[in-house]
Amino acid sequence: MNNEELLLNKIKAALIKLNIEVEDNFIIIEAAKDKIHGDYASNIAMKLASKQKTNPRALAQQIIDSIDKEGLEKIEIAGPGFINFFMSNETLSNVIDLVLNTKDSFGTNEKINKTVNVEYVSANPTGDLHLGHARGAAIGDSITRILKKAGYNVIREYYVNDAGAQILHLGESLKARYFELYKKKYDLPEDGYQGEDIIEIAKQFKSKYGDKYLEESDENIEIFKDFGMEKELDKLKNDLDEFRVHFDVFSFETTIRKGSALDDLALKMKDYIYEEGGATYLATSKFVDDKDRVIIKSNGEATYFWPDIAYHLNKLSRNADLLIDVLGADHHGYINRMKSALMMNGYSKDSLEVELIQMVRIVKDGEEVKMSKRLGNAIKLRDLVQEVGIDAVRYFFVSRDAATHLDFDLELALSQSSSNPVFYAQYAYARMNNVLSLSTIPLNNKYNLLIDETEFSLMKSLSEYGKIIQDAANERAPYKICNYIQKLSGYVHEFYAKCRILDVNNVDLTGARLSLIKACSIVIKNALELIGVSAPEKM
RNA sequence: GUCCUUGUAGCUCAGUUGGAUAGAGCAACAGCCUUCUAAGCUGUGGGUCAGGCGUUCGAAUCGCCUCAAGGACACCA
Repeated sequence: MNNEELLLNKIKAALIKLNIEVEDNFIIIEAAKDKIHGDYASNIAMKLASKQKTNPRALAQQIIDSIDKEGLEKIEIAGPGFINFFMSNETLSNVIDLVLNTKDSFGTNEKINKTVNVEYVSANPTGDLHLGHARGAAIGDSITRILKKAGYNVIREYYVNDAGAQILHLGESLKARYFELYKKKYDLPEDGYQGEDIIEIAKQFKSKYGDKYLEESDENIEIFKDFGMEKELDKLKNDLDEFRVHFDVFSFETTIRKGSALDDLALKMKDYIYEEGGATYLATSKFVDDKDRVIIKSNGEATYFWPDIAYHLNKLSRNADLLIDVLGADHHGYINRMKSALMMNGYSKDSLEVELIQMVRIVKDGEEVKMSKRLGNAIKLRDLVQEVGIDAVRYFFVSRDAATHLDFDLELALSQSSSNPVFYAQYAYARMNNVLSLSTIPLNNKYNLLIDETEFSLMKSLSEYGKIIQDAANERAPYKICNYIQKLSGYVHEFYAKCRILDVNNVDLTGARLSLIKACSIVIKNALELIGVSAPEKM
C-alpha cells in the first residue's frame, strides 16, 4: 500500500465514524508542494462542508479527532480547511522494502479483466517508415506497455492495407524496375514509387525468378505485388523491431475481404445502407456522424471505410473489450464515422477510442522541411535512429502529449548535446548503478538513519509511481511517465550531490542509503522500459 | 462556414482532474570537483496563465464570448 492509499483508507474510516458516506474517488490526497504543509494534504473537509452544513475547519477538526493516527507524525488544519498530514519517517521508508521485495513488478496493478486491442503504425508496406510513423509507433508502443503494467490484457496490432491502389502501384513500380534490369521498358505509373529500395527488391526478384516474368501483360502483376509487399513488410518489421516496437497480430485487408465477407456485412447492415447517384452510402449520420458516408463508389470500388468497418468488427469479435486506434491527426473525421458504424452493429460508442497523433514538423535552419514518401527523399526513421540513437528518438517522441504539435529540430536531434532529457535520466541510473557496483558494504534496512530532505523526496517519489502508471494508463498518456522520470532523476541527482553514499566509517548509514538507491534504480529502469528507453549500467 | 487540437517565463513544456506563494529544462548571470561519474548540483533574474465576462469559499484548470496558430471537413488513403 502506498502513502496515498494509506491516508485514503484512514480518511474513509474516519468519515464512516462520523456517519458520512462518500465514494472512494471523492477523496483526494495530494502530495504537498511545500514542506510547511506536511507530506500530503486533503481538501476533503472543504468539499464536504457545504453538504454537511458546517464550516470546513470545523469539519476538518472532527475528521482529525476521529482519524487513526498510527504511522502519522502529526495532522494539522491549515488555511481554509486543508488537512495536512505529516508522515512518520518509518511510514515514509516502508516504500523502500516494498520496491526491493517486489522488484520489477513494483507499480504493477492488479490484473484487470479487460482486453484492449491497440492498433498503431499500420503504415502501408510501400516504403520506409518516416518520422510521422515513428511518433505513432513510439506512442502506440508505449501505451501498450503502460496498459499492460496497469493490469490490462493487451493485443498489439498492425493493419496492412494490401488491397488498394497503393499496393498496385508498388507492384507496377517493382515490375518497371525489374524490366529495367533486362534493359526493357515498362512504363512506371504516374503515382509509382521511385525509391531506391524498389531497385533493390527488383534485384531480389530477378535472382529468385530470373527472366520468367518479362511479359508486358498485366496478368502477372499479382506476383509483383505479393513479392514487393512481402519484402517491404519484412523491412518495416525489421525497422520496428530495432525501434523496440513489436506486434502480436498483423491483419491484412485482403483477409478481411476474403470471399463474400463484405457482402455478408452489407446484408447485416442493410437497414443503414442506401444508394444515391450510383454510389452506396452508409447512414452514419443517424448516429454520431455529421453526414452519411460513401462505402461503395459509383465505379463499383469500395472506399477504405467499408472494409475498415469489417476490420474493426473483426477486432471486436476477437475478444477485445476496447479498441484503441493510434492515428495521424488527419484522421479526425474518421472517428465518428467509425463509431457510428460500430454502433450500427450493437457496440457502444465507447468501444472505440482514437488517439490522434499531431503532426511532426521537421525544422532545419529555422525552416520547415517538407517530405514526400514517393519521391524517396523523406527523412527515414532508420536514418534518424542511426544519427541520434533509439533512446533519444523514442524519448523525444513520447515526451509530449500526442495531441500537441511537435517541432522536431533536426539540428537539436542530430547534435548529441546535453539538452536531450533522456541523458539526464540515464545518467542518474548509471550513477546509482556505479555506486552499487563499487560498494562492498551490505544493504540494510536501518531506514531511521535516512533523515535528509533529499532522501524523503526520493521515498515519496517512489511511493507515487503506482499512481503515475494508473494516470498514464487511464489517459493513454506516455508523456506522464516522462515527466515522472525527470522528477525522480532530479531527486536522485540532488541526493547524490548532497549526500555522500559510501562511507566505510558509517556502515549502517551506507547500507540504508544503498537500499534507497537500489530501490530508485529499480523504479527508474522500470519507468524507462515503459517508454522503450534503455537504462545503461555505465555511461 | 462547421468541427477538432493548441495558446502558461526569451525558447521547449509541466501543472497531480477546482486548492495554499503558478513550476521544471534550455538560454543568461554567479558559485561548487585532492572523496562514490561535473552528462551533475546550488543560487539569481525572468509571468496580464492570449483577452473578457461568468460559476464559488477558491479558477491556469469548469461555462460562454472574442482573438491567434495548426489541422480536419472527398465517390483520397
